[in-house]
Amino acid sequence: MLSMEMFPGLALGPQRIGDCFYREREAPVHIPLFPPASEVAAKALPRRLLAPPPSVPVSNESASATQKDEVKMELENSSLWKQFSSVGTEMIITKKGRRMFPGLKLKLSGLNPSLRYILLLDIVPLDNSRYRFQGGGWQAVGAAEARLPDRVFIHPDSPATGAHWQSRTISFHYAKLTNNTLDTQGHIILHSLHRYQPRVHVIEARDVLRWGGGQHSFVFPETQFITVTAYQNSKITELKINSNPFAKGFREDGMNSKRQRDARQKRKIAVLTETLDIVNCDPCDSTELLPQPPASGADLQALALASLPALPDPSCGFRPEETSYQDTLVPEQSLDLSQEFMASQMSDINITLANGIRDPTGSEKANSMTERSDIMPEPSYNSSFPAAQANSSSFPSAPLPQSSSSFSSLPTTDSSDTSDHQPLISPINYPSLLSSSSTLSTASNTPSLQQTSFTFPTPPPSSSSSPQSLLSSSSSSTTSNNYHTVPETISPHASADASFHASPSTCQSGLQGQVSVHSLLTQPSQQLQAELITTESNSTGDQSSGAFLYPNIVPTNPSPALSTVQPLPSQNPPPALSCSLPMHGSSTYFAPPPAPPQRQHLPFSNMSPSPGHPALHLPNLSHQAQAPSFAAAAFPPSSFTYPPSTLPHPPFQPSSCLAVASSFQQSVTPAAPLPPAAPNPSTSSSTYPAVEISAIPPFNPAPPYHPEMVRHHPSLLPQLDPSIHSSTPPSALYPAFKSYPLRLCQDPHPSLSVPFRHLYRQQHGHSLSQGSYLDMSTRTVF
DNA sequence: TCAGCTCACACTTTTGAATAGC
DNA sequence: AGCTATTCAAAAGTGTGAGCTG
Repeated sequence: MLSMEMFPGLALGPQRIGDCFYREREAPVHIPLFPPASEVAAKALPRRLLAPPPSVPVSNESASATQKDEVKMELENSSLWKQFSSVGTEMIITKKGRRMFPGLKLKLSGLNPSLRYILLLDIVPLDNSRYRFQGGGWQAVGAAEARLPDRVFIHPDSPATGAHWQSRTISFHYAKLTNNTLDTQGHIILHSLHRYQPRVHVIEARDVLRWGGGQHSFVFPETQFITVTAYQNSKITELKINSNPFAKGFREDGMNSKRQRDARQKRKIAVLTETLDIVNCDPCDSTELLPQPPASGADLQALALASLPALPDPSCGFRPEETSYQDTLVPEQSLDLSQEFMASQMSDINITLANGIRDPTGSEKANSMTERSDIMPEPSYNSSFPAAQANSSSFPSAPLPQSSSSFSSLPTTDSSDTSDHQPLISPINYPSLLSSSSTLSTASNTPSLQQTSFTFPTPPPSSSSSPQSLLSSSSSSTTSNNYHTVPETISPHASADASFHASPSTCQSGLQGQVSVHSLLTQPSQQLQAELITTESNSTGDQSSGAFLYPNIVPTNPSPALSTVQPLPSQNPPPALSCSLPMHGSSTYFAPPPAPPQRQHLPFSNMSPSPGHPALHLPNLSHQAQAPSFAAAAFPPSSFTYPPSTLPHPPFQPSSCLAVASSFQQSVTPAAPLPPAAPNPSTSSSTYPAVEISAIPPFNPAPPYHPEMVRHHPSLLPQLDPSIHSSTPPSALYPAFKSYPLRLCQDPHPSLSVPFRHLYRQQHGHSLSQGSYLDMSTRTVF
């Protein structure tokens, strides 16, 4: 949940609305970021930001509002999530970043096909507790650690048209979790042994400049998890191995199964033993003990070679690799000479002899497992969260509506108290996750968003199954040209660098280090816009699981960041560190994460190094000239610090989750009437229009989990993370980080000229592949 | 002493380039 | 010459277990 102060840009006045609106034919206008007066103007931002976004009644408001209200999101792999949730989902976090598994696979509907949207993922703490796996279950053992700056993962395809988002499954599997508080790769930073709840936010690109309307947040209770550095619950491990294709090797029939590993270990020991014997004795003597297995497996050779400094002369007949097959050779092995062990040995040998040819049976099983990875058998899953709670093995689940797999809207109300709670036992209320634009003023209430960075994961080539890159999304033929990285846009932050780095191919200018966030907000270039809008035909249409829609949830973190970036009308070159989010459609300054070369035709235009000004820049090229005053207000001084938005985490209370339809504020879009919302493709009962309100059944462990439709009522919105709230958070909870509005990831070496920063980053291992991100926190990420 | 974290390891899938064939 | 399919190697994603740290 982002506080308003963090997203100054979002609070843009109505006058700006028109500018933000997408205009196909409008010529691109590049306005330098960070006009001289930007700092002065920025000083004025905080107040504006704090103020609720102006509700702008617009002529077409009703129409668009209706459209937005119908935005629906489904969690396609909810069955898999529920399986994990029933046990107590654990997510590994590592220093280098670990993907989430299961991943969030979503299906969106109800979007306006011609409008551009940004999809964000953030992960917020569910409570203020730290957990420990004891007695087969998760128990709160203490207070949570100081809250980390929130980072938001921006879907690589963002911004993309509604048609694009609705035509395929949206996957956030590129998002990575890390426990490295100094992470520079843009990964989402989490604390180990804490409970978190992922949230997905859908934001109209134009709304970035005018935050407060058209945002929808979705929370799927079954996706909550506890972060760990090593799996605690063996059931989770088993589920992961059976579900994740990458862990196939650890399955029973896999080459990395415990059986196989034991076998390898034994072989290794045998080899070492033999080696020692050889070294200490006559090598040829050892051959007497060794049977002569016909062929040596490559793996055995590798083992032998690795373990042995020098192999004995083959002439003597000694074959280290062969020794592995002789269990009897090693005294310890005798203990493991069970049939199982022998079987494993034999399988290992067979595999080796086959030269990599897999057992057909095994392959089929593996394949089947792989295929099942995304679709876990529903039958197995019974009790969703309630069961989990009841189940000692699972961590206390936040109050999940049994029937519904959906989200809760963000709470606009302040949670008064951060009282300690025992998450394990106490039922949790799901605060309303969404806040309408009107609620933005109270954004401070949403602690989770206070400090948010935007992460641009490495965009994989989009595919039907996976989100496609923006470029590709717009149209197959014109994908490459649709978006341009703006030279001015630079991610100040080193981490941002990685994320926003345009890969060499993408950034012809060579300003890889510079990230353009504005692309998210930008509209396609005039030339390409038509194409972008028109194409998006592919629809993958599986809608497997019912998702709970919490429309109008205001992504707290994301919005601020976006808002913070605002175009400045000045001609001066933008500071090297700032990220601009050009609003102009002509050239989207979207810096896609590393994309296939063919797609990466994103020239940085007008790159000019300038004193880094750590701020996001979302220049609306067309708009900047029009609303200079606006821009001025948009750029707060980099030094500007927002009051800590972190709030004490109120204890979760058992409650029914109620979804509140946030008041949708339609931004004024005089320039172009919005096309009617595309018919909602999804007919699944699980999806629900945002507007309607329904009470979420209280969390009840007993009944089986059934996704149900949840509707939002503002008054009923539970706060997902009550602990994070408006009032001043306990200093102990979040002392460390202040929220800075526009600051992006701190560039490690701001002194370096923009063109050379990428070199520095590369030298320091900031891989572009990891994607770029924006760090809204004040901290230096590097 | 121990819980938690880091790292290397082996295995797997994914991805992109190179090559062959049409 | 252009397109598609196949092959190969490299990169990246997994859980495991040993070792380290506080």
